[in-house]
Amino acid sequence: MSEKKSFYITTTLPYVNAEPHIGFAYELIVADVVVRYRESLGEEVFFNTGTDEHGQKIFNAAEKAGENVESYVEHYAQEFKKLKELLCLSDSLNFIRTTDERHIKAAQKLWQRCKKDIYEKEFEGLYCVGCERFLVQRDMADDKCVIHHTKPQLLKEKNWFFKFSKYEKDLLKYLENPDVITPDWRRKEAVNFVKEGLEDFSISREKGRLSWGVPVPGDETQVMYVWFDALTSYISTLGWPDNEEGNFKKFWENGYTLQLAGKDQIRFQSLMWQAMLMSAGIKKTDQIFYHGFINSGGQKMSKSLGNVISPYELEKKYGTDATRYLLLRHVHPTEDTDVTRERLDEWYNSGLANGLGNLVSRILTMAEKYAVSTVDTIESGALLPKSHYIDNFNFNEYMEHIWKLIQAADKEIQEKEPYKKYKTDPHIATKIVSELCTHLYEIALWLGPIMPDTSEKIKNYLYNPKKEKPENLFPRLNA
RNA sequence: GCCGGCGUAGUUCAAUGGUAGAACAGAGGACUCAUAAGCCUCAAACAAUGGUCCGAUUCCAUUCGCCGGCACCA
Repeated sequence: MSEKKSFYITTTLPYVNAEPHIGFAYELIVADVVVRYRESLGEEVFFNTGTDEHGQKIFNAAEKAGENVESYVEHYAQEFKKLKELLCLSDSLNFIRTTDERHIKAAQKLWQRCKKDIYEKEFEGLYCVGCERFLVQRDMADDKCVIHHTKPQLLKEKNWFFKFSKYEKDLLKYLENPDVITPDWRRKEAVNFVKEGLEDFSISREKGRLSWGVPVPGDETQVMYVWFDALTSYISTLGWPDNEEGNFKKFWENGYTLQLAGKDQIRFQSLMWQAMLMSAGIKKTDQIFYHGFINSGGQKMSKSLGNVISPYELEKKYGTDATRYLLLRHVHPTEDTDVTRERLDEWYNSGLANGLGNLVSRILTMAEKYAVSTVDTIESGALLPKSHYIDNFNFNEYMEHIWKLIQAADKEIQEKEPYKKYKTDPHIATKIVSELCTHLYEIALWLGPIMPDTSEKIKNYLYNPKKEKPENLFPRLNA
């Protein structure tokens, strides 16, 4: 009995208080490449993303927008769902919202499963009346709220706390396995966090102060703090706990689980979430990959600086596959990368217009003119892509490999000169172009996970018996 | 302050204890199937100092410079 390997992958769930960020688009694209690659190897894949919709910030953002919170989060959830089309994500994508009924039930169930590690304690914090919330250090300057310039008051309230400190040893043990965090130096960072000591953290808020959250089971006065709620989504999307025998068992317990997250997420994903899983007696995550950030002009993207580059803008200017190309080829998987519009244009022209697009154009033009029959030669010659690059998140190198194939094909045309030979010996010219078509097919196969649409287009052209020359795949941008 | 990372051609990155690779940008050349694209050639770099070593860009130390994280921030 041969059973398919099952593979689970999830992004983090973005908070819906702003438009989708290019960094999140990158995370989705990375996930999608892994998904398409794994599927091409015949594995069964569960691909998850979603939206995190509870919490004070969202409640405030809705108020500010003059909307009720339900319709506000609904609007944003749809915005994020649109990314699927925008970025050409695999059809198999699952989408979980933390306001989904099944998720709310799961969060409450997980709470109960962790009950032995949850206790009541006085929470003391600096509360800003203007913000209607407790402030953290970064919200303050000179002991005053940075927004309202007023002194916050010291307030106490009863909260539920999670015994995070209890799991220091278990977490260190978990972190001994080099596979659990990629890249490895982030794992060392996580180990250091634990060694510095963990404090129990509050996992609930008083309802009177914040009502927009999942009710704490057995305590009418409290709602869950967003973290506890949101992290549960990674398993609620699998039908846990109602359907423990189904997808949860197949993908989480018996499959390989991979989470993707930004580099600022270590504490939450690799420590808090893992401690929660330990407490609940659920299998821990097999691997978490932390990517870097995308900056612009040497600085973080921010509206006030006016250097924000949005996924919408990229798609509109370059198209979906080109957007995927630009991010995967040029964004460093684990380090921060600086991106500017000028650089994007350069990358587009050199890689896609001059490189891939031009190659497709010149080969297919000859195939059309010389009436080359390609269909029969394609299958035999092309090699199926199998590469450790994607397993190791080395997308740049995977791309380098493809572009070397492109260059080799360009070189071959130059050296064998089929366009010249056609005038004297059409038979040989036809044979050369036929070989080139095979190379092109191979390139299309490699492009499959990266640029699915382009890959299909090229294959279709090659199979097109009429050999009609297609339109330019990537028209050159002129400055 | 603590922890971590980084400093390689104009730019973005790579590798390596023993001639430092590439891509983009730049200069020149021959061609024409192609999106004035492609091909060939050229020019261009190991932050500084000290140490270990037969030999260091690579290991160690120091200095200078840059960046990130340091918890309830999604």
